[in-house]
Amino acid sequence: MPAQPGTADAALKLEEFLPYRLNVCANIVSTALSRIYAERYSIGVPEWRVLVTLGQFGMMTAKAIGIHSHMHKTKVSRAVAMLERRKLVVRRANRDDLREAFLSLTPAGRDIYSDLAPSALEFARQLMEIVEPADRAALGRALNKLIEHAALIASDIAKGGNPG
Amino acid sequence: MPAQPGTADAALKLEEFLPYRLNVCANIVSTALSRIYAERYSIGVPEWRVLVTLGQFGMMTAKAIGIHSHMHKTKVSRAVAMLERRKLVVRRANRDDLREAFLSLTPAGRDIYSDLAPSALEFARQLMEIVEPADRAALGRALNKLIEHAALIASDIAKGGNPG
DNA sequence: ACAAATTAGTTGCCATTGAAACCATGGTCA
DNA sequence: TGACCATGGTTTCAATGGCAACTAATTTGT
Repeated sequence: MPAQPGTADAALKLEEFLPYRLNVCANIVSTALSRIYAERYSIGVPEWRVLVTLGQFGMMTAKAIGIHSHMHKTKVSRAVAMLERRKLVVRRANRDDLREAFLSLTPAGRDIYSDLAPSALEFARQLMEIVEPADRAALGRALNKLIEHAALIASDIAKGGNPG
Repeated sequence: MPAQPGTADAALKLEEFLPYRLNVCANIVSTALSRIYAERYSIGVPEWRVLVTLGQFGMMTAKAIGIHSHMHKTKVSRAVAMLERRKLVVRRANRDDLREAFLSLTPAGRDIYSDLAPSALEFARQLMEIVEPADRAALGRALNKLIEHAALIASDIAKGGNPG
């Protein structure tokens, strides 16, 4: 009966579907956060992540930044290039391996960082206040687990499973 | 002391920063899910959402799909266009308002939907199993709250707050 | 010591996407 | 009725982002 929607199975409802809700949530939050820095410093998410990562660790390679911030190397490369043009980041050669270079914030970059970090923390604080106090720790644990294990979910599902 | 990273404030750590973790989590989950349908049907996320939405409601306008699935109208337009080319969706004129049109799945579209929906539900089930049973309800509540209220977080933060 | 494989990072290319302009229709108000 | 505004949807344009190819430097294996 193709005319009767949602009868096929245990009813797939988009608005209750976890992957979808995670996406929507992440987008809304990300958009709200970016309002804090986007126009103010004319940077986007990748640049913000590079700034924060360098602010946190002081000096590291592009590769390390990419790993720490879950960004593709081309994204890191371009973000760093733009921060370098703006004199917010400097590149220092590594004499022991000339393929890579050590990146760090300039004083100007650090100024922006110390202006931006408190705002970000304040944003995160207000964000957490939205969640019921009793649910906060659970949210953190759930995200940890999902980040760690979601990639491993059997793609066997694809192969036309559930015959029963 | 600009040489000492992470001293500025209560230490902003990217890997603990909620907006960042939501993004990472959503991406990982989304990528894993798309492995189930991407190559199999040669569709992307927007097309998947349109299919699922039409499967759920049977018949609706592009605008309604956009609202229900949190998608920009251009995204919906293009996704529908491609599903139409593939004869998975049909467009029927609304005689009472020729600006809009009613969209619904063709039999072929419904075939794909009834193949795809159980896989999606199974995926969501396995995903939830990753989360500790005691944390599952909390995760759901937290996402609801965040989706509903995160957009409203004061952008006053941007205006150079915390002077103290 | 040298060829082959590996790695850090950049660049060219193409697909995706959102904003803004646009088109066609419908509603409003005089 | 006709001028204006609003709305559903498509298209154009510019920005973004990922893949693959590339360069330069390092490591490995013989």
